[in-house]
Amino acid sequence: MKRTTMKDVARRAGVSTATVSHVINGTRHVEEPTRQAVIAAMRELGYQPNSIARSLRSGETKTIGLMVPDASNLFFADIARRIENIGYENGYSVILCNSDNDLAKQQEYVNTLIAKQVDGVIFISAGESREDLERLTASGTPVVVADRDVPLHLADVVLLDNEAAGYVAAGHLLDLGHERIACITGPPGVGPSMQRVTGCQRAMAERGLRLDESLILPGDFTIQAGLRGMETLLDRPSPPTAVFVLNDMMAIGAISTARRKGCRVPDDLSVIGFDDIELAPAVNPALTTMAQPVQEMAEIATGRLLEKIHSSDSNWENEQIILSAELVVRESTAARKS
Amino acid sequence: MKRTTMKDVARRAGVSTATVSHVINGTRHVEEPTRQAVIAAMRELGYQPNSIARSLRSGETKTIGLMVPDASNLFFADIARRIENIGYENGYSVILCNSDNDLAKQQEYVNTLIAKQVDGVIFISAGESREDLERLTASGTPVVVADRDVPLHLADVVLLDNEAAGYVAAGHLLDLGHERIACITGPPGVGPSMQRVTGCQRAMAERGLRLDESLILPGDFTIQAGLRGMETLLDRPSPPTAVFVLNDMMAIGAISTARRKGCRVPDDLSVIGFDDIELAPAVNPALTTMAQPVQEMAEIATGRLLEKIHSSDSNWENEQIILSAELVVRESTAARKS
DNA sequence: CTGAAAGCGCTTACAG
DNA sequence: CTGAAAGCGCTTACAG
Repeated sequence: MKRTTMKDVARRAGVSTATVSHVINGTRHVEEPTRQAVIAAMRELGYQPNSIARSLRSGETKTIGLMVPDASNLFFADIARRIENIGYENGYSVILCNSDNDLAKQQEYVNTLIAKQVDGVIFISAGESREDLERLTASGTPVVVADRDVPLHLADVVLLDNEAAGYVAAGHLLDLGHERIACITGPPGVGPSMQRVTGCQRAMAERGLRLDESLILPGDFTIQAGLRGMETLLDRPSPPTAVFVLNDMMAIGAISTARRKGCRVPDDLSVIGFDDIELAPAVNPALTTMAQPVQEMAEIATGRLLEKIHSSDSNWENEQIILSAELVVRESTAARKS
Repeated sequence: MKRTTMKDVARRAGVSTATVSHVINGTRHVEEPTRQAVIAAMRELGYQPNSIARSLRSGETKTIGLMVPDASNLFFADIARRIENIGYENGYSVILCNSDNDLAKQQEYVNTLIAKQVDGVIFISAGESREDLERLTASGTPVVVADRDVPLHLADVVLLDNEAAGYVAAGHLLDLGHERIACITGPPGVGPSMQRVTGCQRAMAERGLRLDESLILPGDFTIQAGLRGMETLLDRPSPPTAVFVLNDMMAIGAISTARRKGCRVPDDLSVIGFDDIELAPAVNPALTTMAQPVQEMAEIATGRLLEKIHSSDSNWENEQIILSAELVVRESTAARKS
């Protein structure tokens, strides 16, 4: 079952492979009868072009790489889906690279992406390593960094203003009269997580309050971390009256253990999440959260990447694009009981 | 910034490209000093092999395609993540093809996968079309079909015994004393959805009950469908006392509108879901559901696929592997109030 | 133990 | 308007 090649088609149609190639790609005029003959030959032989060969010759693979830290995190799953969609509309396939928050895996994937000659990559970094991004850009691959900044001016960057978002989230809690506020954070060292906490601290400072260090619990953006974080918090001698959980999955986990321990949300404890995943409005209580503009982020990241891929070259100005999150008030936050 | 090629390395090390190739792949013995020279040259030049060229020559791309009907469905997102993982461990990248339940998109993706010469594909079909699977296998690509059967004996198939699972789910509801049971289903025509309903009908029939046709509401496995389905159900003159929702996302949606309409789950209404997504135990009430063996399904599907890829050839016996779901009782179901 | 050379299936200057 | 031929960067028989 040998695959039929362009040569077979050419022979069948009585033309050269050059002509076949040109009718496929529309790259030069071909007389109508000839064109028809070629098309007929392709159909008869069930010809499917081999894009590996094309890529080797043309230097483009019509494939982009997408590096995400954790594909089971709904936020990343969602962004992946949207990027896949936009890529598809523009004729690009995406290779899904889930680094699993593992720098070694990320590094191997970077090698794979370079070896596979992807036309570009959207890079959401697992850790603080700058090396992977450096290797990628050094190989000449266009990159746009998303969600988590990598402090190198080697690529376009699309980020959320996490500090401002943290400020707004905390402001909401403060407006409700809460003063003893806790945070369940993302993995240590991850920019967005730290910045959200910073924003929270600023909001508190403005009202003469301080974020108690002992109420900053390290998490990792998984449900389990939310479960455990809330467990720890409620075991404290003087638990908080509100908690800012840095993503929705952990928030749902946190609310679940609160309930298990007989602590009612929002009556006894307010919880605000982050991301506004699809399930946020459907859980009980419906989650108050900071909505990320996922679609916008996906569009901008993919759009910039495709532009960069197509921009013949080379004095491309890397830009930093900052998006805003929006407070969505639902049921999981309420005024502090006086 | 021209990429350095094997020729550059060969020149630098004073050997032939054949030798460079053999030290990279370990395909024949090379004297130690020569080997070291080659390795040094590669390092000095920052050489990264071009796997496009390798693929063209060797006929393998070390890439598999994964076709899923809806990447925003948590069940598929989860299975995708696990397949990516197993692929990675075995040296394969995965191209994520989200058909979005759109047969035209699925068809285009099949063409892309053939053109890109993927070594194999795991195929979860969007609709009832057999044509895509036929084209894929006709091109000589190893395929394993998962989750949704495609009635052709062209590929290994890994399925859940959905009929049995539906039977068990309904049995649980019946054991609790429910007799008026509703279903919120998946998209019309999707095998697993229909089979779960059939199982439910069998369980009811065994107890002399009948599944009221008007209580079978068509859904599509999205939260919104769950929201709407429950809305319709509760507006009925005589609503059911229990509902079998064919996936967890819809079940969460359904519970959400029940609550909004003042109907308490499980006191007034029992709800059982399907899948056992990660969030199922964390929502309120914690979801009773049928747990799918996702990891097992991913392992078997990927394992069979890799075997098939490596099996030199050609009298491969396609197998059908049937897995079982397991009832997980949590809080969303309870005995019917007498 | 190693090298020279063919060839994978395309695209694209170069001729005519 | 079309074809002959080079070449993309590898791997792998074939010689020696």
